Order: sequence, then structure tokens, then C-alpha cells
Amino acid sequence: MGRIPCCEKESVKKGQWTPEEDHKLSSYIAQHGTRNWRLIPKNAGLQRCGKSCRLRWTNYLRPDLKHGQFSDPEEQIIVRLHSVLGNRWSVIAAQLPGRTDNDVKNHWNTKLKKKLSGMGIDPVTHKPYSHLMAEIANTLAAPQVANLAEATLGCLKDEMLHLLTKKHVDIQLQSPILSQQMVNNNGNTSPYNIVSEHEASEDDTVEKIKIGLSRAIIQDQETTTRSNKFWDTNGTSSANFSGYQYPFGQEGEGSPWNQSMCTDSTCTGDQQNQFRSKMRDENGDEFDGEKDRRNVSSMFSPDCDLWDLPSNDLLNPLV
DNA sequence: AATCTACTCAACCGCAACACC
DNA sequence: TGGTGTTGCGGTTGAGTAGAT
Repeated sequence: MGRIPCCEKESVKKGQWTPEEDHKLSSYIAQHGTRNWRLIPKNAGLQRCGKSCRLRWTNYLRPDLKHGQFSDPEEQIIVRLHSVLGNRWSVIAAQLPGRTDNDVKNHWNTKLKKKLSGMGIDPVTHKPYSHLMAEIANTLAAPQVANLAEATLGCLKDEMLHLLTKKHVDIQLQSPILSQQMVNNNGNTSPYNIVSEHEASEDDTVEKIKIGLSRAIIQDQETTTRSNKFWDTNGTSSANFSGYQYPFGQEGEGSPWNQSMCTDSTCTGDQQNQFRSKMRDENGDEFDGEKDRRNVSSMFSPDCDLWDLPSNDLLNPLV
């Protein structure tokens, strides 16, 4: 029993394709098209699995493919769509002529995730890290926050120490007042009491990391209770993404990160319905499959431009 | 010059959806 | 309607390479 293999495993070649194999596959497809991938390698004289041939063709040999660096506009589209669709690479790639889902996925994993992280934005939720931490912290009692911070640091300690040692990063407390607040454990001046109460640790670096974490939470609290430096007066993020203004704000509402994810409890009904109507097809089916592509395409059409979607729509947790 | 480390991206894998009988 | 084969998708891996030590 078990799964039927897609090909005779023992007789197929794996790994990098040679120019000769590429040529065989290209010329066969040019003559006969791409019907029945299982038969293509056999007929084309290739010792490859049909699946491997399909992948090679769709990801590399197709004549309409665009090779080379992603442009800024392409990156913006990826980020924007990812915030709405999550890891639905094929749907995202369908909006980028000449790019494959594999291209988009690789580019996201190797470049864009890091770019966003570098901007302090969580690439999964597209929210600032500081806000996410503050969101969690605000739902917990002070002792729980301290425990959470301890647990988090336990996970991150090795990696951060490695980085700090390697890069010789010298973490200095920038604000003497804040430093005093953070370090003065006995005084409990930190609203989150995030620094543990044990005596000054031998592990100075870890202590500094804790302070940094506390500061991020405090800064976020400050910035979300008064006019936020991160967001401009229209409530639009000023976080710049290669010239792209992260457009998640909505006029008059301040940072969208002041809200939770656009869940049923926090989104207005209008906002949700508006977005859902965009994400359903004419039969009212949920956004899915081939229909996804049509619907996403319609977002880019002149009468319904994704870039003009109400920014809160982009927070809909389809991810 | 040699070794180590991090990064990129082509390719693979397993699963799910779809098509056909 | 169920079974079987095919295709598409997303996660993951690993070879190749560039840069750092």
C-alpha cells in the first residue's frame, strides 16, 4: 500500500539540470506543448521525473520569465499582498508578470522578511514588534510579564549573545533617566516590572537585553498614548520601505497598530464586509484557488485598485 | 591561503485539489 | 460516487558561492 510514486525513483536523475537537459526539455515542449508531464521526460529522452520537468520549465525555462533582481515596485506589491494574503505565493506571483511563486517565495524568505524585521515590523503580522510586545504585555499582570520576558530571553539568549559577541555591539543605555528606571529593580519604577528581582546578574549582556525589551514596551506605550512618532498625522506609518510608505493607517485614526488585528471584535462591520466582498467571487464563495487570481487582478484594475483599499482591510487576518 | 559562516536560489518533497473515467 | 492519475502549491533542503576571519 502507500502512495504511488510519481515516477520510477531508481531510474531518475536528481539535482541540477545540465544545459543539454534544458535544451531537450525546451525543444520538446516547443514542439509538443506541456500536456501530461509524466510522459514528457520519457518522450523527450530525459531521465527525469515529470514533476522535476514541470518545475524546471515553470521556474526557469519558460520564455516569458523575468530573471534578475526584483524592482522596488515589485517588492512593494509583494509586501502589500503578503499583508493581505499571507504565504499564498502563487496568487502573489500572478500579479508580477514574469515572476514565479518560487521566485517570490525565495525573495520573501531571503530579503523582504529581513527588510521588514530591520524596520521593526513583524513579517508575519506586518505589525511593529514593539506593538506586539506591548499588546501581549497589556493583557498580562505585571508578574506574568516578567515571566514572559524571562522565557523569551531564555529562547533568544544564545542567539543574541552570539550576535553581540560577534559584532562587538556595545549596548549602552541611551537615556540616563530611563536607565535608572530600568536598572533600579528595588524601586520598581518600570510599569511592567520586567527586570527580574534577582541580584545583578553576572551575565551583564542578558541584563542589558532585558532592559532593551522593557524600553521597547515603554516606548510603545508612550507612542500609542500620544501622537505617535512612528505614524504621521494622518495615521499612516512613516516606516519607509524603499521609498514605499507603509500605508496601513487610516485617516484620523492614528496608528492602526493601536487596534488589535482586524478581527471581528475590533473591525467595524463595514470594514469587514467591504473587504470580504472584495474577496468573494460572484457566487459568494470564499477567496480561493484560481478565483483568487481573478479577484486579486480586479484589485489592481482601475475601478478597484488594491493600493486604494482602506488600510484597515489590509489587517484582515487571512494570514 | 585556508577555513568558516552566511546567504541565495534551484530543486525536492508531501499534500491537497482537480480532472477524468 | 468513488477511484485513480495529474497538476499545483507551499515548506524545506542543500549545493554553490561570496564574504569574513
